[in-house]
Amino acid sequence: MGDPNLTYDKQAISVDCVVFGFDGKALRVLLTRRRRSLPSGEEVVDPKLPGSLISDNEDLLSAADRVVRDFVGVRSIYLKQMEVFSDPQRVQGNELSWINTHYGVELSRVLTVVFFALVKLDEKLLTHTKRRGGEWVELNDVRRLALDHNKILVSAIDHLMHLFHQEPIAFEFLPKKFTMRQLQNLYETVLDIEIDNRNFRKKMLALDYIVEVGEKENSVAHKPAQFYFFDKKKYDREYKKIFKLSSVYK
Amino acid sequence: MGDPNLTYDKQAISVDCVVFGFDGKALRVLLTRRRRSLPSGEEVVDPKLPGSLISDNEDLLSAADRVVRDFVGVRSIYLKQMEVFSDPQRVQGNELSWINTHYGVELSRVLTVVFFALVKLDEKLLTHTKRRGGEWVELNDVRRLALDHNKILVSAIDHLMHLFHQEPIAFEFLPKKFTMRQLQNLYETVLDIEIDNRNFRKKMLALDYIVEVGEKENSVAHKPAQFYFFDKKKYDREYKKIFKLSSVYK
DNA sequence: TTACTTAGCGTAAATTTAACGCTATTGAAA
DNA sequence: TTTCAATAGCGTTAAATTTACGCTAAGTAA
Repeated sequence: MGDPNLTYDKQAISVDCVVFGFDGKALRVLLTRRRRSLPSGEEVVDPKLPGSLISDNEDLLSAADRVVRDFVGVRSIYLKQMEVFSDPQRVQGNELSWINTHYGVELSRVLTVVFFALVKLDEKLLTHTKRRGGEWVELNDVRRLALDHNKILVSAIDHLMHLFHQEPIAFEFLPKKFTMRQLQNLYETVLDIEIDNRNFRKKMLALDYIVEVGEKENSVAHKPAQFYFFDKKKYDREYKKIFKLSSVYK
Repeated sequence: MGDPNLTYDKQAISVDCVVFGFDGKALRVLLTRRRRSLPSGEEVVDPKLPGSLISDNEDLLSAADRVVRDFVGVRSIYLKQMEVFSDPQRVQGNELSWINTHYGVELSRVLTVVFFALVKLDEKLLTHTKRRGGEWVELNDVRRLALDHNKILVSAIDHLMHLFHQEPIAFEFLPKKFTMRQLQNLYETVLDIEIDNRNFRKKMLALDYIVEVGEKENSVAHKPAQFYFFDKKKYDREYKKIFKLSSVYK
């Protein structure tokens, strides 16, 4: 072999993280900003997904964790690899100059491994994000992002919708104690559908890994609801292994 | 920023391909062999998954396609990214020396993007594979592989089983015309379960994208079966978009 | 001719889903 | 104080789907 097209000295790998959160009404994604000067001398600020080149001795998950933790303060519970974007032309021209300036290297190409993270938004986390220059933007309000980050975001949203049908990830978004209403609102928002309240409740309560806490809401302008929590251990024991054989395959 | 741990001059990216086929009885995976000399002078031949470092101007899918096509002769219909293996120590010592010798480069680290492919095994393909030094090994017969390829294979098998529940990928394994028995055998093999013949048939025939060809088997030692084919266009039109909202989420 | 194997049609009970009625409890508005 | 708006929460029923089987048909091989 010994392919003449291989030089390997200018490729680098980055991680970019799509971090989703739910504010009770809408899905939000974590964005940061990139400041750069155009050749014209003009300064532009492009919103982008948080990311970083990886260090020589770092695996991808650690790198992604480093990036996310920088903005949210805590280790995110749900953080997984999604997809690699590898178009040789995905970063070039001004984009590439920015990276070379910013990191002090001379690259001709950057592949990025996209990570997918879910976090529970709370006051502490929001404060931390703000301090670090991050922003939680409603999905509907996301405009043009740097590089190919719009494409990445679209892919991540699709991924999120699919995952919602396959794993109990909804609970990653909600506080430890949540009401059926909160859970339902989340499903309706993420999947963009309306759900019958009575059937939803019946279905969810039939799952023995959703457990009643024994506390109620208070000071709400309607009948106060029970709080529930997600018993992950129970779920892992009973469901993960079997991995739900659908009818035919029985 | 300007992280001092970033040098970027010794990382390379490879693709490794897990290519599955079905021979009517068992699942097989495509393996190749790597010849190398140990420091002792001894020659060893390790079976491994087919793979390659990527060229400077090549995206990952093209690289994977190049690798697979080299062994099977045809462009594989089903070829998708699976997962990146990025442990900084995953390739080191002798393993790394082999790569550096083989490709004529000086690397300290190799990340690999695993691709997942499904092919229809036929005589022509089998001949091609043999000529190129590849082997179709039954999953049960796979022993120690080079590098972290056993780990990669396990992950791919898991991926395959999950995909079987989510997409109609069974048809990627079978000839264009297949019988219900062939389809059922495939399901039973991949998912490692027994299926009631009558219910399986009922379920499959209810899917309007499985269409009767109008031909029958012959020279079989039992009642000859109808051939069917998978109407991918029909499937795409009717099912892919909706992406099957399961009950609760209606 | 018989045995063996798989194809292929059918029935019925059990389970799950989908559609919807109704009452209860809270804070806020009138 | 009464009414209203909003959500909680219990229930019924028909339809659809799944599961477990019984049984006959059509081939080859012994």
